[in-house]
Amino acid sequence: MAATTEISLPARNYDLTATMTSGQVFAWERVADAWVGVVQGRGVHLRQSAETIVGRTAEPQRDWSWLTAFLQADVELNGVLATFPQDDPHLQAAVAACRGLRLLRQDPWECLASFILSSTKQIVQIRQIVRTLSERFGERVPLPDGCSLAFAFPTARRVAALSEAELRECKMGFRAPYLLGTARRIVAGEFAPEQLQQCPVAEARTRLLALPGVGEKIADCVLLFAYGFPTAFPIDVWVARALSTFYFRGRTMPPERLRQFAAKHFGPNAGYAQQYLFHHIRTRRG
DNA sequence: GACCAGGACCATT
DNA sequence: AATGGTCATGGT
Repeated sequence: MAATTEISLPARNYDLTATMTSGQVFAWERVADAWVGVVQGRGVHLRQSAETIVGRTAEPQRDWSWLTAFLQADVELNGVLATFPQDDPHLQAAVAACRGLRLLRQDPWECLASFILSSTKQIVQIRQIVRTLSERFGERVPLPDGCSLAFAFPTARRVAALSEAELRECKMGFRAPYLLGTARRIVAGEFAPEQLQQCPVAEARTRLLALPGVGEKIADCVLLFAYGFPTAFPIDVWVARALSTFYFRGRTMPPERLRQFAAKHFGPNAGYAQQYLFHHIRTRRG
């Protein structure tokens, strides 16, 4: 197959905009009717038409499997939805409202770093921090014609070489020493992000929890969004409220209680269910 | 101007 | 084990 700068991926039952705005990625920008971002060092322009997503790059690509993997375009969504509890009206309402919402498969370091920066921040602010960090310390990446340059998320090595003050100037506040500490552990070889893919989910979780700035919520985000462990179920303030409201008559429950409930109730793709609930309660008006 | 945000961590009970 | 305070910063 010849190398090309454009590919059309089959994407039935796929809502790219919902996916990009559902709080799992923070570095993608809306440009006209498209989305622009960086995947494994390649600047990509994505535009959705009826049942395909058209990807364009600056450099010709012989192998586009990196984009298929990132978008999880070969996941048969109906198969995932079929594993949800069908007698749960709250979850089914979220699915109905967010048709085509997907989980992406992100780079582990970028995902880990982004969520270390996410604690008690609104999504718009997380996006701002990630953008500033990338513009100041990330590599410049070419985009296809008509688009300006993009910036990759800075590598762990680059971040590890910075000072806490330089990080704080990106407005990340008290999260700066957490990000710096995690980056330096990676560079020191004390934590290998690419190694967790082979671990059982419980062990991967334990290793993530040992990092500075990583608690249960952030660990679960990385397990789900970067490693694709389908039962990982991040519980933030929104999801905690939704679970308490929907399944505990509005009584606020301790996080561990909610974790147990989610593991039992939502099935083998609980992570997807979580993403539908999260996106639905955040986007419904009123 | 309060109140809150895809929390984690540490010191007290 | 379970609370409570603290940590920056900016949106609503």
